[in-house]
Amino acid sequence: MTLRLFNTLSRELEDFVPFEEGVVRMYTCGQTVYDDVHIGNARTYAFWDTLRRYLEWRGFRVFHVQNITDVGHLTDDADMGTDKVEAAARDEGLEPMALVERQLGRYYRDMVDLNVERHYVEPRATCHVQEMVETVEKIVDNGYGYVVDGNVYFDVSRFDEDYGYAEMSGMDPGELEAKPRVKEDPLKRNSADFALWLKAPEEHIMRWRSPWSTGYPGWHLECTTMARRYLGATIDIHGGGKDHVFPHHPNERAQAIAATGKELANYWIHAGFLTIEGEKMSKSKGNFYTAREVIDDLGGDSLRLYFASSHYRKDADFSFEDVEQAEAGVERIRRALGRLESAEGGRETYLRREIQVMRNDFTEAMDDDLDTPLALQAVFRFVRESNKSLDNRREVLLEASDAIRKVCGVLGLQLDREVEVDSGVVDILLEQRERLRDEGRFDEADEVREELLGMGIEVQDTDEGFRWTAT
RNA sequence: GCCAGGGUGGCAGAGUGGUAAUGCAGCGGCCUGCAGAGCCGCCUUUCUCCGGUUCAAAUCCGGACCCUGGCUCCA
Repeated sequence: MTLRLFNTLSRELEDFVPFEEGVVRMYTCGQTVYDDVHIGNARTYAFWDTLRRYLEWRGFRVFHVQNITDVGHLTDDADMGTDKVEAAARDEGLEPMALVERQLGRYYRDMVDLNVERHYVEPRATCHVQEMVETVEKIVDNGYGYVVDGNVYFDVSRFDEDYGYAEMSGMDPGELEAKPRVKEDPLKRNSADFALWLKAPEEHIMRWRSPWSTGYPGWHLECTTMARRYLGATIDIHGGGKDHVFPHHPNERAQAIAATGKELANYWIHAGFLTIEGEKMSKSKGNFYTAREVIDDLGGDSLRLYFASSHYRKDADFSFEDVEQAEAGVERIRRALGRLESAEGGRETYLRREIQVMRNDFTEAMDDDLDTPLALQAVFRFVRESNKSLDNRREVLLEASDAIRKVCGVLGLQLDREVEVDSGVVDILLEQRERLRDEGRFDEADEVREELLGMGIEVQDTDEGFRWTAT
C-alpha cells in the first residue's frame, strides 16, 4: 500500500514518493494576520495538520513550513498598492505591527484550540524581504523579468514559451484578460504579467529598499522565497486553498523555475472551500463565522470531526447543525473510550483482531487521498465492536482505547474533557443516591441525580454500577 | 466567454461495474426502578433527468438540466 495524493499539476491521483526517502518537506500557504481566522481558513489549516499527522503515522519525518503573512500585499485595486494590513490597522487606529501582533495572538489561540500543531518553521514575510529581492534579481538576470519605472514585472509569455505556464491551472496566458473591475496596470507588457516588485507611493507605510525603487514585493514572492529558504530547492508538497490554483501557485511556480530552473514542488495539493448556504463566504457579504465563535460554542473536537467528515477537496456547506451532529459523534467516541478505560474486563481477546481491522481500514482510507470520511467509518465501526466487547481482557480493552485515541489523533481529535468539579461533594451525593436507590426511594434518588446534573455531572447506571461524566 | 469541480436516502457524507458505508435525527425492541448509555431492527429498491452499453450501472458512454468556484485581495 502506498499513499496516493491528488496532484493538481497532473490532475491525477499519484503515488506519493518523497524526494528523500522517509522525509517529507511540505509548505502550505498560511494566514495573513490582519483579521481573525474564519472557519474556512480553519478547515484548510486543520487539513494540513491532518495530512502532516498522517504522514507521520505512515512513518515519515515531516518538515512542515507554513508562513505568516504580516504584510498585506495588494487589495482590489492593483495600482493603488493599498496594503490589507495597513488598511485594517488604519480602521482600528493601530500601528500596523501592533495589529499584526494582536492578530497573531488570536491566531495561535485558535490553532491551539483546534489542536493544530505548531509548524516546523513559521516564517514571517517581512523578515524575508531581502531574500525576496534576491529572488527577483535572479529572475531578472535570467531574462524573465523586466523593469519599468522602478517596478519589476514577470514576463509570463517568455516563461510560457520556455517552460509552459498553463500546466496547473489550464489557463492559457494568451487568453487571460483582466476582469472589468480591475484596473489594468498600464506598465505591464501583457495582461498575464504580474508584479515582482512595486515602487511604493508616498503614503505607503510598508516600504523596503531594492535596486529598482523603494517599494514592496509582489505577493507571489514570499512563498517561493521562504519555501526554498527553509526546505530546499524542490519541496515535496505545496498546499493551499483551491483559490490558489490560479493565479497564486502558477505564479509562485513560474518565479521559482525562472530563478533556478528547478521545479518548486512535486505535489500540489489544493483544499476545497467551505460555503454558507451554498455561497462562498466573503467579508463583503458578511456570510462567514470566525473559528473562535464556533469553537466557543461547540468545541475544537466537534469542529475537527466536522472537518474530517467531508473530503478535503470537496466544497462543504457549513451549518451549525452539521457541527452539532459532529459533536454527537465526538461524544459517542468519548463514551466508548470511557467504557474501555474503566471496565474491569473479562477473559476474551477477540477484540484484538478488530483493532487490527480498524487500523488497516483506517490506513487504506487515508492512503486514498486522505479519505477522512471513509476513515471515520472504520473508527465508528470499531466503536460499535468495542462497545460489545467489554468481556475482553483488560489489557486488550486498553489496547483498544489506545488505538482509538491514536487514530483519532491523526484526525486532530483530543477526546479529553476538562473536568472541574469538587469531587468531594460529588462523591457524597453519588453515595447518597446509591443508598436511596438501594432503599427503593427512587423519587429522592432522582432528585439527587437532578442536583448532580445541575452541577454538570451526568450519572448513568450500568450493569457494573453507576458511572458519571462531566457534561 | 474561458478554466476547474459538483449534483447520493429526513440531514451530513463515503462509495468508479455485482445486495447503497458510516454518523446524526426519528421510530420499534432488548436492557433499566426510571432515565441515559449500549446493543438489535426499521426508515432505504433508491443515487438530478433522458437515452445507451452490459447478465449486471450510483458507478461506463452520449445528451439535458441545475449548482459552486477561479479568471490577478482571498483558505
